[in-house]
Amino acid sequence: MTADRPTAARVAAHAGVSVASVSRVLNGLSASEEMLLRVNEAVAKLGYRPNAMARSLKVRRTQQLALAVADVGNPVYVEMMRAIEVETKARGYRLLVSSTGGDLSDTHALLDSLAQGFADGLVLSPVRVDDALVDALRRLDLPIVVVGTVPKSLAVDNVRANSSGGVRLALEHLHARGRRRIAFVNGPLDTVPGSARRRAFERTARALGLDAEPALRVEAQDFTLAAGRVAAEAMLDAVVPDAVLGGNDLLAIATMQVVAERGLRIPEDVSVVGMDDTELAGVTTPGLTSVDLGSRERGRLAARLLLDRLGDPSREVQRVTVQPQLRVRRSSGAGESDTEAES
Amino acid sequence: MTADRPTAARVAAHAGVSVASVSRVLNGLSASEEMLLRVNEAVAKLGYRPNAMARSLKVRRTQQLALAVADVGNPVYVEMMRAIEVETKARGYRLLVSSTGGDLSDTHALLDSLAQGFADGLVLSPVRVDDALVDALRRLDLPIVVVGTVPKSLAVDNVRANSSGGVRLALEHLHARGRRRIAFVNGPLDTVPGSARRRAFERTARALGLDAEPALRVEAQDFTLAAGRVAAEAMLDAVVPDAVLGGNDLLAIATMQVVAERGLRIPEDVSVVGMDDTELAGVTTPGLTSVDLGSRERGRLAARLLLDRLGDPSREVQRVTVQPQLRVRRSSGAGESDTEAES
DNA sequence: CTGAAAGCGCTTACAG
DNA sequence: CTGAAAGCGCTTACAG
Repeated sequence: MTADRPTAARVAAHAGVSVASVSRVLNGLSASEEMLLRVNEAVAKLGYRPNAMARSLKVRRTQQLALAVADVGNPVYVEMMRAIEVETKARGYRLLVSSTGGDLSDTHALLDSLAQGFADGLVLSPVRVDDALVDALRRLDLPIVVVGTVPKSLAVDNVRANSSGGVRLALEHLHARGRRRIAFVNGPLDTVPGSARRRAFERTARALGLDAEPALRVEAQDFTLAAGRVAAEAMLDAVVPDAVLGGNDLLAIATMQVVAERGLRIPEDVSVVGMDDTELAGVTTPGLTSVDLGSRERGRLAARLLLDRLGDPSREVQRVTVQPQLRVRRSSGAGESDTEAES
Repeated sequence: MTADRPTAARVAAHAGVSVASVSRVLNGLSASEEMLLRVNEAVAKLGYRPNAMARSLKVRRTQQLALAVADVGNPVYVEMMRAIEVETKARGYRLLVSSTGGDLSDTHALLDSLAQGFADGLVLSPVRVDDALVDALRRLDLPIVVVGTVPKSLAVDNVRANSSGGVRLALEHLHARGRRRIAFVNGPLDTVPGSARRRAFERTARALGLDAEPALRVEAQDFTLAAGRVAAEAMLDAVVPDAVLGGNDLLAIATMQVVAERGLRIPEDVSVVGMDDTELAGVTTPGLTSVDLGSRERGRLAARLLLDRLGDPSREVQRVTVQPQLRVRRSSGAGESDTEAES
């Protein structure tokens, strides 16, 4: 914590060349054999590393990208993060991860500080979106990829899941197994996924002729295990369904717990299906049938879109949608094979 | 993605003052009412935000901290991350999160790039430590806090868990419930926690007179669910214990799964205890008894130590140890109350 | 209290 | 191929 770091000037002095030449060698520009040798030797001897801030100031690139997700504790975001990190690291970017807690003010604070220019781009996966956020995104003079749903009027690269299709896959699966009294433990309706999944649920339930009793639809305060428990308890106090769809895996897993505690068997008495197909779905007992909404693939695509735009800022805005896949496990009555894909 | 950002010079011109004054107002230094008004108005009108890189270059602080953990997918690190984020955000720092995958080369790459000065400090929680890493840490001219165990010779602030004590708590608990044939599904022995927990297990097992059959000790390839399954299968192919201690919660949960699949009852036939007391321990069926090694507390303390050192670089090196607590749940035969603390 | 000037550590036209 | 010089956008002594 003492010795000040060597600068390009010191390396230059040591090698008996100009700082310009030091910079050129380090950036792989043309230089004579002699120059290469002298600079590299001085660099090695002094343990020189170029100052990232000085470089950023000059070249107007930070080599940093920001990633903002609602909840770093949710495995679905962990999987997305990993996929993004793989892509961006391979291209030499560092990743700043923010957990915005599903709170709009956190997201605004992040966007506000992004305006200070410490990152070259942003991948944002917001669960709540309001006009102020859309405005702030529009004002932000930075390449952005939104993972999720945004108003058409906002021209940003966009990767989305097809959660309506996912809900449909889940309900058709349960319907095919004879379930008609299907509950929905959803997340908050004021979130983008919460409201989309709710609409899809109602539409599909009607089409399939499922039981429409209002008590079968509950809304957890959050897409978390703890909130799921509370919502599932309330629902089961009022009604006994023959199947439950969780708004995500965490809600489904919390529901499984409550169902089991009440002495109901899964899947015999109550089938349970989740959404996101996180790693957790494979380790519950019984294994949780879940709709894979392609979080890794969405992460990978989001990173690609961002990197592409960084390379070509004028490129046309792209929107891609990842299609869902149902992973059937024992919680909805899979047979021998522990996991099989339907889709 | 077009309009270039306003600079302090532009704000100064707009307000009819010097750039020095703009800087002073923005940094809250003394200024006349008149000056405050004019600058703030210009700032607001132009939507000016100071350039973070330029500021960093000048003041030699980046307002960024790096956090490197072995596996962002492990809830124990998520909890630690959250605790660290709370502390550091409150002090105006951004957090760069790296997942080093338990791989030494990733950690070295990170340290190498940290030498470029893009962060003011580092919290590192390595699962593997070798001489080269210790050397690299010594060379790195940056405040560092290590969460985990480091050689005494390395003078860095240090927060550690007492995992030996944790293993002892777990084994004494199982012993008190009459278990003698206790298996250990541990993580890799070439990791710091793996080897420490192994030693503690052997020592305590001997002291308590537990069954010493070698087949009861297995080593998973990694501290993950997937690796835990493989290790647990191998162990149960060879021997049937009356209890299992997992090297962490993920290994314990994977083991619970395999145990259940083989038709053994938990806790009647086999009690299971994990380590870390992650959120997952509360949502398995049955709930998993686990040793809380204080991950949130360790994160909080690590952040504090780092912030303190940032404030006073010459402060003496500190080492703190967080004590473990046993959380008893149904997997080891808790009664009515779903969770009770022993310690 | 305020401004002019130097300088943080780089990169990059511009000459030679 | 190489060097001298300008400049990225700030902050901070230094004068006044």
